[in-house]
Formats: sequence, structure tokens, C-alpha cells
Amino acid sequence: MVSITLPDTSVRRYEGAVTGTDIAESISKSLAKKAVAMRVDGVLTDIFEPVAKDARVEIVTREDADALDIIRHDTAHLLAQAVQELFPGTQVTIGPNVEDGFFYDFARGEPFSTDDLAAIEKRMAEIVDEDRPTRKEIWPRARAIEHFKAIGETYKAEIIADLPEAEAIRIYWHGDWHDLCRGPHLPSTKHIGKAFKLMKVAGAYWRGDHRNAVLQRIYGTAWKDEKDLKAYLTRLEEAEKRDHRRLGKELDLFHFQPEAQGSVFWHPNGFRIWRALEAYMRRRIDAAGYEEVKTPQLMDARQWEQSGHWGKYRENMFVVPDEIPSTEEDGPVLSGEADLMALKPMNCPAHVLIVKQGVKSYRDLPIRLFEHGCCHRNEPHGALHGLMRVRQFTQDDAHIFCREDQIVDEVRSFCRLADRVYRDLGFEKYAIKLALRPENRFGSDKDWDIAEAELREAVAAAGLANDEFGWEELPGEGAFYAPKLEWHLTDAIGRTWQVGTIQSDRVLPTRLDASYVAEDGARVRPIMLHRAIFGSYERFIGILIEHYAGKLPLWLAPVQAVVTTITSDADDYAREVKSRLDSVGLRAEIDLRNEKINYKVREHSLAKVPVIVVVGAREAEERKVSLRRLGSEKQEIVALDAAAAALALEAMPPDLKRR
RNA sequence: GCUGCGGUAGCUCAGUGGUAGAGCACCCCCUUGGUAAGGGGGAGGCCGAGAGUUCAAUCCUCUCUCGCAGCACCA
Repeated sequence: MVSITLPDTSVRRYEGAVTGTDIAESISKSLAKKAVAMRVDGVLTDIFEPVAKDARVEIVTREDADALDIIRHDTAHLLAQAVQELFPGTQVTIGPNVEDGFFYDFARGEPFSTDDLAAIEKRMAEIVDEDRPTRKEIWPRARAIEHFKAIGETYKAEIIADLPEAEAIRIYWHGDWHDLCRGPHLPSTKHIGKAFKLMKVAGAYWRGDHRNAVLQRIYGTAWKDEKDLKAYLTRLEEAEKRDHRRLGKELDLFHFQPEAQGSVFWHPNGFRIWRALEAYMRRRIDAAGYEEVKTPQLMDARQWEQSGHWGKYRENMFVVPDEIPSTEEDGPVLSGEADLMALKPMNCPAHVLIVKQGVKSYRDLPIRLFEHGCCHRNEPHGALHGLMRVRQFTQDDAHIFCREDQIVDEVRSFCRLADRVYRDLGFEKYAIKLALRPENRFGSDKDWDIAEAELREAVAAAGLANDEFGWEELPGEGAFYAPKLEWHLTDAIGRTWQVGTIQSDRVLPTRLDASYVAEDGARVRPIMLHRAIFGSYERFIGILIEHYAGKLPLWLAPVQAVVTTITSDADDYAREVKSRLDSVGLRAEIDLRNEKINYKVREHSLAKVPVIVVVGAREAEERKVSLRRLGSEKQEIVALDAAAAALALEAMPPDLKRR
């Protein structure tokens, strides 16, 4: 006898071992139909697996959150089946789930084309209709390796050989096709349904290592029903509409061109956003006790050698010979050996050099040096991506040089500052993570122990090391000289962006020989906290554009208001209104073109101008304005003086408004 | 950097082995219209660069370059 306890605590008894399907059927026909898997004593298992001893069993249906993962993984198997049937000789490798879908990597000489994808999708649907049953077998490791080698699946054989000894080798069959898999799987291919779609093909390295062979990766998405699939595809379209590269063009914010690939040409509109942010950040930094500095773009290569960057990042630095070129007909030619200089890829060493000027006392600490530091990194071509990854960027960078006993306080107040800034900019939700020591690093293990512990302690002290803030530790993700606290913002459509950071560093002060005089007269190394809130202006503006889908809040909008006329009779009054708005500090423009008001309203709405100020003969007569807000069809008739005052107040940056 | 796909007017995109087209934008004219496109006309292109195949290349082939997607990288 086997006793099965159901979630409602009722107990059912069976003659012997029962499968989840049996249990579901004994409860109700409709449940059996919807059942895709089960949880046995909390462990997710195949529904067709027999339960031989007393257990708690929960039937998992398509509606269950876990079911989606199973559906997706089954779809990955389905994809592999279809591919191997259509393209014999193609080897399977791995096919895990990813966010919103799955991929499967195949080893095949020829890449898949877009046409192939359509054919594969069609075959997948046919296999679903064939309703191939699933079954599971456990094989001895040696036999499994032997078998996969024999059928030419060398990658699979390699995967099995690398599995931990203790792990059972599970082979899943879907009809005649089989694959190594941890499972669980749906009872048959019919259960997968047809709410799936193949999205794209791409190359990917075997085991993620660029020295290995390139595999053909096919990405797909799968959902529990058509409705969810459609909603997902709509979401993708929405995300594309807010792509900052597209909006940058549409709103005339910036452009890129081959003559300076990876570097931004900021147009007047785009740079207005930058200036508003920069002014805001300066006020925040001033109030938080930082001193702003400016350091050289070029420094001698020896300086970068000493800091450790030369050895590690030379490839990604722009190196410049320190010699006057002799010009020939073909253009500038450099001759002979020259001392090398490099464009700074970061500001840290320069800030240490400032601190090293003169003798610093423990009384001087903490020293907080801030710089809007313009840095260059020669990023790989394939890494460049709009404003998000560029070769020239400006950081809101600062280094806090402090004593051991000041670290926790400094990190805590940084947490507060970052929180303030992110909220001011409209990000209500963010996560904080701690990136721990990487494999390749400088400094002693003891120092790393201390540095990691301090950051952990500071975040805990700030009350942020919890689930609300997505607290998590990421082994191996730290910088080569320090562990990092990372701030990950969640944007309006749920994507996350790593922006802010603070790092506790003992390596650079040592390598660059910084010190201060302690109370007892001894020379002591300061701790160096590297920190940024935006990360880079370029990337942060890109994130803002996408977060707001181009509809920036009034204080950041490049053009805050456009004054426009119904007929040319109101031109003089419109000019007066415009200069009135100018005088209260608004970024206003005027549009006196001989076009219908409908046309002008449409155009400025598309340009995402927050406020359209319409004036006609009536307004001119009464010294009023008609205000129309972006996204609203309502009009508000207000006296000019009142409108100017109200808009000026509304357009104040958040830090000034609250005072 | 790797794999794949692209580059045609300022923008979005059609198109063809016999040196090009649309819509929007731009310029001019008419229109003075109360809140998301009024009408007419005009100008605008070395079809990314170089080489090859061909009587002939924007179109086919190769190389380069830039862009896009993914991978790898990201101090």
C-alpha cells in the first residue's frame, strides 16, 4: 500500500506504486488533462514517474510557475529533434532555459539561415502533433559515454564524462529521439503546445570559451499558451520602440559615425540632458563633502605600469607615442622609438597622485576627490552598443581616501547618496550585490577577507542587505584590485542595469605608495574607495531614455516647452511669452511657422516636448496661454504670469525643489 | 575579437546585370487654419570603399570598412 498525501491534506491509498498520471486521474479527468509534472515531497518530478512509497504529492499544471520552465526545456528538446531530423549529422550540445525562453547549441559545419528556422519551426509543430511519448532511462556512465561516442555525439559524451560521479545519467526519450537530460519533462510532445517561436541564430563558443569551436546557437521562446506568446512578442516590440539609439535619432539627441566609432557626437538636445544631469550631480556631490578635480587625459606609460593596468589592460588602452611626428607627403609619419603615453582608461591613479602631493595627516581624512573624468577604452568592435558601451565616456567618478575605521561610515553614506540620486531620477527599485574576489587578482587573501567583510558590514549597517534590495553575493565578479558593491536599477519595463559601484581597495594605494601620517607619527596606507553613481554619463543617459521611453521628466527634457501660434496675428504675443519663459529659466522654443495648429501640435508631441504653449488672438487679448501636456488632449487656459511661475517651479530639479 | 546578417536620398524603406524609385523631411508658392499630418511645385543619390567576372555591375564573386544580433570581453 502506498499513501499519497495531497496538498489539501487529504490522503489517498493505492495498491502499489502509482504514477502522477494515475494520481491525477483518480482525482479528476480535467486535472489529469492539465497535469504536466508533479512535486514529490517538494521535488519536481516527471508525472509518469512511479511513486513507490508514502509521500506528499502535488500535481503541477500548466498554470504553475514551474511548468513554464518544463515547457521551455521540452521545446528545446523539440528543437533539437527537428534539427537532427532535418539536418542529419548535426551534433547536439547543450540547450538550457534562459529568461523568456531557451536556446540550443548545435555543432554543424554550416550555419542555419532564416529560412532554415522557418522549416525547423514547421517540423517542430509536426512533432507536437505526432504526440511522441516521453520515457526516462538511467544508464551506467561508461555505457552512456560509449553510446554517444558511437553515434557521433562527441560533445554529449564529453558532457557526460564531466558530470559529477554521484550524478545519475538520465536519458530521456521522446519517441525514437533521445538526449541526456536532468529533466523533468512533459509526458509527451503534444503537451508542449504550439506557443513557441524560434527567434534568432547566432554563433556561440563551446563552453563559453573563445578558444573553442564556434557552435550554432538557435534561440527560441515558449509559453503556456498563444496569449502569453503574443504578449511577449508585443513586449519585444515595445522595448524596440524605446531603444535609445532609435530615440536618439528621432529626438535629435546624438549620433555616431565611422570617423569616431564608439564615441558620441552629442547634439544640442542631447547635451542639454547631460548638462542638467551634470549640474544636478555637482550639487549633490558638493553637499556630500566631495572636492571636484580635473586630471590629465594623457599619462606616461610607466604610470600605468605601476598601477597594474598596463599589464592587464594594455590591449584596451589607446597608446600614444610621445614624439613629434615628421610630416611627409602621405601624411604624418612617426619614426624611431618614442616614450609611450596612454589616454587614461580610468581616473584612479591620477587621484592618488593628487593625494600624494604634500604630506597628509590622519586629520585630513577622509579626502573625497570627485571628477567628471573623461576616459577612453579601446573596446572590442563587437562590444560597442549605442550609448551603452562606448570608447570615450565620462564617469561621475570619485575616490575616497580614508582610515580603516572610516570605511563603514563612508560606504553607508554613499549608500544614502546613491539611493537619493536614483529616486530623484525616477528609479524606485534597485538591487545591491557584492562582487567577490576574482581568480586573477592583486593583494593578499587576508586583505581580500577584510575588504569583503567591510563592504558586507556596511551594507548590513545601512539596512540594505536583504531581499527587498535583492542582496546577493557574486563570487569571482570583483575587480582585480577590490571587491565591488554594485547597484542594479530596474527600469520601467523590468530590465535591470548595473550602474553604481563602490569598491574598497588596498592594492592601488600600496602599488602607488600613498600614505598618511597617523596619530602616533607612523606612515600608514589609506584605504581607497572607488565609487560612481551614474557609472558613465553616456550609458546613464541611454538608460534614462529607455526608462522614460524618451518622455523625460520636465527638469531633464531638452526642450521643456514650445510656444506656438494659431495664426500669425499672435506672433508678437508668442515672442513675449517665449521670452517670459526664458526669463524664469525654462528651456523654451518658439514655433511661428505658417502651419495649422494641428500639424504643429502633432510635430511637437512626436518630439516629446512636455508642454505645448498655444497662443492665439484670444490668449493675446487676455494675456493668457493655453497649456497642453504631452500625452494628454486636455487644454488648460492660464494667465501668463501664473503659467510661467508654475512651470518654473515644476521644472526645478528634484534636489532644489525639496528645499 | 569570433559567428551570422546587412549598408540604396537627411530619415524609413522598395527595386533591377543595361548607371534608380516611394513616403516623410528640406526649398518655393498658395493657404491665417483653435490643439496629432491643408494643397501644389521643386531640388536632392559615385546604390559603403577597393578589386575581380562581364560587352555592360548598385545587382554576381572576393577583400576591406561600418552597422545589427548573439558570443567572448567590460579596470
